[in-house]
Amino acid sequence: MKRNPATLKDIAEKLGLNKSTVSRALKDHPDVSQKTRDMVKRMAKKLHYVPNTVAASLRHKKSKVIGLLAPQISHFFLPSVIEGIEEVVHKYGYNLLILQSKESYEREVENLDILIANNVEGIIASVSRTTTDFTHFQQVINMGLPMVFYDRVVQDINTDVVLLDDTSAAFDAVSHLISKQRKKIAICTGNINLLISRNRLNGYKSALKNYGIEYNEDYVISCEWPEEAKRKTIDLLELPDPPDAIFAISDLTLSGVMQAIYSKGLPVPNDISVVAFCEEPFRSMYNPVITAIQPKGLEIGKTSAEMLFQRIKISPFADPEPRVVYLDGQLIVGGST
Amino acid sequence: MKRNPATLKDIAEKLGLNKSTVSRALKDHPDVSQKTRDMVKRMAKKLHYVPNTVAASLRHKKSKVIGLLAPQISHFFLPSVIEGIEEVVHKYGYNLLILQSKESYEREVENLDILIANNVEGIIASVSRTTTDFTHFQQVINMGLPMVFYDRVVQDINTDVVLLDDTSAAFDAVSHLISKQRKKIAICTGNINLLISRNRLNGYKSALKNYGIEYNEDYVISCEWPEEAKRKTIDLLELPDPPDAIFAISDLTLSGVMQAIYSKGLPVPNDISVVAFCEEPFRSMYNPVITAIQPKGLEIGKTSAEMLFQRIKISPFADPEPRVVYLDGQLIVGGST
DNA sequence: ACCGGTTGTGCAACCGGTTGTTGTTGTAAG
DNA sequence: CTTACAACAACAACCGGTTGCACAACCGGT
Repeated sequence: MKRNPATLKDIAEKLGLNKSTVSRALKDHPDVSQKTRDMVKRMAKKLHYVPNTVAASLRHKKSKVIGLLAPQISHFFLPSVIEGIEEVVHKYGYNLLILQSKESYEREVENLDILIANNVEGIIASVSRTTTDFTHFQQVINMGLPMVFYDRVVQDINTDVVLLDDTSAAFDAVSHLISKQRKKIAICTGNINLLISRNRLNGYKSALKNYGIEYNEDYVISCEWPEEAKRKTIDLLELPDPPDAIFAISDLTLSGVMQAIYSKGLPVPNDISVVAFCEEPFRSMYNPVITAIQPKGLEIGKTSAEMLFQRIKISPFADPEPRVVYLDGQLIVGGST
Repeated sequence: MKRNPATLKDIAEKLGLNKSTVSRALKDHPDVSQKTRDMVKRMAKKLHYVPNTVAASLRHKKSKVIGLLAPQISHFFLPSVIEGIEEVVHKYGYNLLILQSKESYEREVENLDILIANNVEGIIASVSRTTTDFTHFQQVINMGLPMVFYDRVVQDINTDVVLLDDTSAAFDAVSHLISKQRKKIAICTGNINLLISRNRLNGYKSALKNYGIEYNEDYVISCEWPEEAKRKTIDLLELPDPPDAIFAISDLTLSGVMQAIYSKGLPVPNDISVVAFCEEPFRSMYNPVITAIQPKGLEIGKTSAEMLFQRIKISPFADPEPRVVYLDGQLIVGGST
């Protein structure tokens, strides 16, 4: 019972018209008489005509598709970002093609080609953890394809970028701990290749410096996964002079840190305080609720998409100045400090 | 500096060949001599040729794209499903176009047309909460487009379906509580319009019955959001004869339940035990780690995709028997029981 | 009857890759 | 020295919608 969807030609033949007339009629082109338009539209509805965007896309090279290149659809951050992007993309009548690089440089390169091959009109990207060479991105930009980076960005690249102001958010988080009389503050950071990790670490350092607390390398651990964070946090807590506060720079590391604290049975925040970067629904799953910086995934998604559409809508000849947008990550105080 | 990507014609002209020859050379068609193939491939690499899948798609009506129609990209369940689907889709060399219906019937219908317009080769769908008329799905199936439903399924429709065996998983969860000497077991269920909620409630009831425990309506609350769950759970805990165990049927309700328990300061599992349907990374964010049924989002995603590809790969004339696959939601014991 | 201008529609090329068919070589068999 | 048939490459149509241009029909004005 395979039945192909109706095409312009089908409508044209039924009505004894040419497909070009049908095409124009359906988009209310003024060249076509009102009578013909009505006739065509009625027939189109009757045949349940769905215009083939693939064909249209081939012709005018506009696919109405935006590509999203993400490292991983993890549970914590990306869903918020996608939600934000999707909202804007839908508003503009576009669709979203999502590809994961799975933190692999090769897949990232491959995925960029896939997006190009699919005639996407713009790309929103976050860089894989293992990527150190960024020429593939630069090539795409040189092709004139609008591109916006979020979260994990490429330095010295000639396009828009949306970020959390990580350094100052981290500064605020650590300052908050200090205001609660904490002096022995540990940080659980991520893969130090990532700008995010470095920036958050820098915010941590400058907060310490600002309040005259000495930076202690023993209090710095770097972890990519909860298990690693748990293990290394336990090591921290077993130091002769253990920290009295921990700053976890992501939801994933936070999970490990809290498991470690739970396992040692330490009361929070009495024996140890905790702050983290953590999305809203997750803060309150811990006991006590975590004092956290909002990573603002939703806003990052929305902003990236809006900036991308600004680039798409303007003439391809105009090459707007690359913009860097910093969003403020607000600190929300919970019971953990 | 707008530069369009190289096409077959570009390569052909540079080499004094015809584009058809170039096309065949690139796919190692035996009609083309080895020498020509090498020459073409070298030139293709040099020009960074990326085949335009849109054009190919138009020709042979294979877009290498699968459509995913989901109600909402929430944090808890869908990311796992997407991850699973993506893995399989990538394995087959396909891509994923994701659309959200946002629980709206109109958007669901619209999204189906978008998927068709994009020549998707198959659709994986979960039905919106507000959809009561399913003819749009049936139309798509009649067009011969392979389709698989997961999680929220359409009854009496002529295609494959992937589900968790909710009833028996809920039965197991409650039986586990009973085996831990719990007799006053409350349930925090979801929107009772959803089959899922009803099935999990039924599993709960039959477990009680099976062990001769009387069903008590005071112990049944129905909640859609964490706040609601928290409020109603507090009411439960303040009953003259409060429950000694709670069964939360989703991550969202679990979050509210735990907040309530935390706020009352009740020791878990001593005063109150907790089981829930909860994805892996979230169980261990609670203290103690929650005993939970795995909703198996990843497996549901993988299975749906695999079943879809089975339908895609077989001849379109063969119309395989619709299959219903139930996945077992395994109970993983944590410290909460 | 003749002209300039509008209106509505048809024709054909095009986007870029695919594919059935045809055409041109070269080589070996008869 | 034909004839036969590979082997290889060119040609052209096609997918379905879009779009510049041609063209026919019709209008009122001279």
